[in-house]
Amino acid sequence: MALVLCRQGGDKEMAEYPPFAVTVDLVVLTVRADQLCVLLVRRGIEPYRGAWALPGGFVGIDEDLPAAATRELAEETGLAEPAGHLEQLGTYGHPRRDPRGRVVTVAWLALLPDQANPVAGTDAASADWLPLSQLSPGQLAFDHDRVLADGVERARAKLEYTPLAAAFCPPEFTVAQLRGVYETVWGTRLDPRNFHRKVTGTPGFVAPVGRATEGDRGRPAQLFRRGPAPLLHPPMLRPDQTGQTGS
Amino acid sequence: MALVLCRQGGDKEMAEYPPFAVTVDLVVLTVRADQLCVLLVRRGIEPYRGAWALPGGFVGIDEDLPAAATRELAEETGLAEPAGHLEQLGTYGHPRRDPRGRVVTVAWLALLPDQANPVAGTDAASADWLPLSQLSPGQLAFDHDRVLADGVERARAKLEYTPLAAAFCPPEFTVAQLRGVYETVWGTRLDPRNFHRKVTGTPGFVAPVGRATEGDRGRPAQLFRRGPAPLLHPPMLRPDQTGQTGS
DNA sequence: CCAATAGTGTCTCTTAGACAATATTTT
DNA sequence: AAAATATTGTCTAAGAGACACTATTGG
Repeated sequence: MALVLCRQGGDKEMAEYPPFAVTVDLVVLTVRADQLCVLLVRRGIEPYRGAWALPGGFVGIDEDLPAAATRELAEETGLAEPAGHLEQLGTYGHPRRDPRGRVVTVAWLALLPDQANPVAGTDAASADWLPLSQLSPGQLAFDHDRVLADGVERARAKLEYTPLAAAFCPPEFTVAQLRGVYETVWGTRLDPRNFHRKVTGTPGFVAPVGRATEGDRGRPAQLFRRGPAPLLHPPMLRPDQTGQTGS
Repeated sequence: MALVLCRQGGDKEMAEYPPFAVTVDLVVLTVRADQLCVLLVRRGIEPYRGAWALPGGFVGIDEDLPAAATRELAEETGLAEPAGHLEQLGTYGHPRRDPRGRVVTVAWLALLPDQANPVAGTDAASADWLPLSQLSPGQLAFDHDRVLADGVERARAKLEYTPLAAAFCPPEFTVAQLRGVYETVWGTRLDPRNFHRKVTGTPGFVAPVGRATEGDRGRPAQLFRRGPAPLLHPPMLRPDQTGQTGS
């Protein structure tokens, strides 16, 4: 496939375009055992041999970006996206982010329910869910510390103004489970009573299934599915957020 | 520069990586004459010869992504970023988005004050500010319609929860100017009294300069600079947003 | 004085947050 | 009944929106 000579206006760019490698990397988050966890793989080759890294791989020359992300997600977790949520996070392309050459990576953020499928990848490298609390800066390969931090921050922010917390839950869930997601991801406590009112009172946040749980302690809880609203109005407020509340 | 053979775990990727071209494209927005305008260049070559396109160009093989975006912005507008705001918007890489080959573009969103510098680029192609209201879908080259739409939506959303509207204003501005930005970008009317109270009452949104305008009609207005807050708490609310307000 | 714009005060309504009270289950 | 969890109700305070009113300029 012959490629590009000149793109935009002038002729400065008549020379052949510089060749890049393009990869996708995934920040796959889940909530298990009251911990926010990320899916990491242990690298089997240099560079960063033996270090943890985000799962990812090359984009095929005829492959769309979302398709590459979905494929990698399926390869690493054994499941297709539909259960959770997948969105583009950002692109990282520092000239020396990969010592082997010029690699630009498009990072994606995936939020998944804890489906007990820790690994199942086709890749030889071992993979596992790591609690974020156990990771220290500088521990990940390449610039993956930064990518992960950006992904976590994005996830935290999105819980505020989207119904995406439900992406961490199974298809049917209780208000308490949803609250647990918020509490874990935000690292805060939320009042169960006010949370319940807020969730059930925000149009399109959740939709009642009509059934209830059974066999737990206490009164059975109603089951809900994710609602149709793409955005929450008004948003869920993170306690204490940036502090200021107006003078 | 020899490049990558195998990246992550397996050996499926031992073959040489697929070669991509990487570009940056810019969605440069400004507010002039009560219109939200975007900087576009007219293409002088095929494909899409004669069509409007977002300014952009190739990333140098040793060039960082933000540096490439900043460079293109300077080339197209003749000014460095400091005045306004520049952030990564997203990456677009459909295999056939460019008929000449596999080109992945990292799009950036720039918000600039109306600095009367319509063009000044070194490129031969003509460039100009086009009001968004004059653009119809399908009018831009490549997938730039989509990129532009994403950029505009991002800008609209960011005015809600960041002090970024000030990026559209000169270094010192009045509350009325800031309100005009909101009204233009959102296409709504805002109550001047409540807006004033909201802006001056939100910590870190704007910082008073201490001087006032002179020589206009009516009472002189206090001048402000952009405040230090990265986020607005509470956010500016867009009237009528998604409709729902809670039952 | 009038027109015009800037800025403040007041009132009402909605919503967040604290927390009492009630409902429904298991043990 | 006691413990545990779910769900509803009540109260208070902060903020949004409507809008009267005051302040400061140019004609």
